[in-house]
Amino acid sequence: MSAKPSTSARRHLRTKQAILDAALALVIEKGPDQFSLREVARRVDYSPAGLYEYFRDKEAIIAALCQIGFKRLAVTLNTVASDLPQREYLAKLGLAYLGFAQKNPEYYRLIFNFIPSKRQSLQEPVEDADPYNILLKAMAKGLESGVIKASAQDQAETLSYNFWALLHGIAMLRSTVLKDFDADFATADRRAIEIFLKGLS
Amino acid sequence: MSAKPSTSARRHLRTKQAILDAALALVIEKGPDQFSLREVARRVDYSPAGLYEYFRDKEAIIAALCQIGFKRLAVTLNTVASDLPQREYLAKLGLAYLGFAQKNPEYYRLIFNFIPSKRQSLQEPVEDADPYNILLKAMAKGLESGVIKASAQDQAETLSYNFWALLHGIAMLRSTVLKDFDADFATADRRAIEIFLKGLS
DNA sequence: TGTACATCAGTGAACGCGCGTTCACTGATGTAC
DNA sequence: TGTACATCAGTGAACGCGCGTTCACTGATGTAC
Repeated sequence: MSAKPSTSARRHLRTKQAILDAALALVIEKGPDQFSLREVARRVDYSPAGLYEYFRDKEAIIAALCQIGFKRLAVTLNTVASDLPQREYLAKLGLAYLGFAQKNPEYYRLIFNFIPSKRQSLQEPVEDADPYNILLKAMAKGLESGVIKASAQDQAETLSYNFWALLHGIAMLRSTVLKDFDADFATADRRAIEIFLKGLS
Repeated sequence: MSAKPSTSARRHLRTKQAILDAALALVIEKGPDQFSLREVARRVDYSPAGLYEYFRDKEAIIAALCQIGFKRLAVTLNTVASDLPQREYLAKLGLAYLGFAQKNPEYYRLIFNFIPSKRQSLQEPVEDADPYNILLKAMAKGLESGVIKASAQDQAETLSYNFWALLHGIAMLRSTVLKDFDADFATADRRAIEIFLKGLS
């Protein structure tokens, strides 16, 4: 019974979490388009109006989910040991990225298919928590150390953007066009990363 | 005044086209999610019920648009001279693909973001008209002739799937996450293709 | 050329639906003495 | 411990909205004689 979080505050938090859980499940099921506040309410056995105790509006729920997804992806990428040989590190980052996208396809789509980047140009700094930043730093380190050999005017941004595009393309194809396609994607994906990194040396 | 298409048949066709035009404009404006039959009707100055003379239902309009988009992309890719040196041909195919996606972003999303592939496994044949087939054939030719050098067990499918993923990733990033991002994408895209093809030799 | 009739493009009103949000409320929980 | 009161989580009903689709209809166009 330590005083800090009052029982009511804990209850509040727990309910909020339940709403988020249900919302996530709904997003996973129906996709973010068909997401409906009323359906979330139904699933947590609240009246639709009840949710307004916890979120300002429908948008706020979506935004909260996005934030969580972003964070989870960042955690996933940070799990990869960054002291590996740099090419291997990049390769593992790529695989970890794809693994996340595959395990959380609708999370992935939520994050990247509906929310435009806050950053609007190369001049603006990358947010620290942005998963892209992890790719970027890895690529920059590779470039500096010469492990990644590229043409003179290449910048880390160009290369990591391209790498990201490759990963994003794979992830999106898998979760949309090729959703029900049956093939050995794991092998193909490894090969894609391999090819790309080979092109960089 | 040749007899074949009666005036009424021509009228019918023209109206149908007007509906498709309006529908396309609407898709481009609002995205396929917010697409509404009633709004299309408003734009062609028909009552909502009127459209049912031309399309069975809302889905049929979307389907027609998809078909057109597919065809247009195929035409774009077929415009690339296929008798170029094979690596250059692949590179130009890639650029043409990206050009299409950039000029028709919502068309592109309509085609690839909402419609799962009919093909469900590698065993099933690729449809002839499928744009992917153009990539696949180009890649297969490159492999056969040895211009594309790959590891022993590589198949044309794996490689063209990977190439497609790269292109798709670029196209999607540009039309969603990086929609308002300001940078020299043309250069970066060329570089991406270059890197990938270099990784294949 | 004129008339009677059939065809058919297009309409207006209505259907039932699910949605996001507001608002006055209630009943339970927590607080003060 | 009991009582009076304030706070606050949660409700039910209602709002107005736009949607896809149906259906009986009308008025114009085309056809037959």
